[in-house]
Amino acid sequence: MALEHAILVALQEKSGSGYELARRFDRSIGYFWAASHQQIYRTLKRMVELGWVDVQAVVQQGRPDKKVYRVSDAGRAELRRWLAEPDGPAAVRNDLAVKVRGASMGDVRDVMEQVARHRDRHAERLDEYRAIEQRDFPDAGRLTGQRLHQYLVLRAGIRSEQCAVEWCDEVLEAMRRDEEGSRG
Amino acid sequence: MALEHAILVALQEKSGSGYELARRFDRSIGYFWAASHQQIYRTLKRMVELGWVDVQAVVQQGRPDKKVYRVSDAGRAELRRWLAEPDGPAAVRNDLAVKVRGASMGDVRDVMEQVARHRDRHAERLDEYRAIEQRDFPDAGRLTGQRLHQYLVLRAGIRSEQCAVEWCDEVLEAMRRDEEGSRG
DNA sequence: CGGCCGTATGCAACATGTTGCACTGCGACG
DNA sequence: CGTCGCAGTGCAACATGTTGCATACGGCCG
Repeated sequence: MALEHAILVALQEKSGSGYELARRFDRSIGYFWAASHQQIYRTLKRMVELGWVDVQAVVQQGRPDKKVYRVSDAGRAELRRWLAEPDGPAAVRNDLAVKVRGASMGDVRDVMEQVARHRDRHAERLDEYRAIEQRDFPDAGRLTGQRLHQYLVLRAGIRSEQCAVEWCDEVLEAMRRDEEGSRG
Repeated sequence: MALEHAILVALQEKSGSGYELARRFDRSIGYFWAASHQQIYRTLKRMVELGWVDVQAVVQQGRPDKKVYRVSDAGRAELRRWLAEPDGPAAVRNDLAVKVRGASMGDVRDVMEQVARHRDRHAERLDEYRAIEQRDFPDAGRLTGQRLHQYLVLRAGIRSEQCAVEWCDEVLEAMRRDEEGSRG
């Protein structure tokens, strides 16, 4: 539905090969859009057919050859069209919440362990994002244009990780209290 | 990957037909797991084949007949197994963030409009969730077991909607400032 | 009486995402 | 000298999710 568009945005920021794009999707772009290298190669192929990107084979020495992709005029037009198009609410799918809701149908401690694990993972991510914020955007507040937009997306990552950590803490605290209450 | 498990949790709370389940997925369960009636019917069929649920045809008068599904012993075992199984980090896919990141590649105002629309949608949801919280859980803090777990999942909904609203506000404010700065 | 809404189930085709594998060549580590 | 990791591309099979349609009955509204 929108991987094409995520790729258009990424390539418009900087042209590159499928491999390089895949690595960017594991990092900066990855904190708001996940995609495997398989998906990316397949989608790039389709985008060439659609005429949204141009390819250029690049011969390299000491490394395998590569294909560099660039957004075409048609691609830029499609990107503008998509940016203006309103989209419906995003579908929510939260595995951990399903587990919490079903906790008493199995071993509650197993679920608590996983909530704790998720909490730590989110806390780690939060630290990474905060480090990026301080390193790359020390001048936040005076940002404009594309740099500002990049910063705002990072802010989404920070907020959602923080939100996740806080919820996990709330869950753990409540479940521990409940556990003690039923024991004592 | 986990729709089966979401259905097991839902059916374990209360047995019912595919249709009824679909409506529950549009409401209470819907705020942490989205599923269409198609998916549900198809998955229930598979779950019968797997032996995780039992079906019973129920003849009705004045209405079409229905099939009532109940979790079997095998289903309960599978549910316990899944609850104990650790799962990897959930894949993030945030359309709106992609649009914000690409805002300057099209008309920035178009993107702002959509951020505003999303903001309002999230704010509405937040109000709904808060209403449910006050109506159904006025005694929060003294909850235990399954009721507590239901409440905690509602809390996830409240937190994430709040988080979304706040981020949208941050984006809108920053983009408005940027707009004025480039004009004046 | 004709059309729409709600209850109730389902197929078929398509779009999207996941998993496992295949192949190349270089440089680093042991 | 083997094998591990990185750079680089890709297919095939499968799992999952979306969209459009089909069918059936009863009640309500105009």
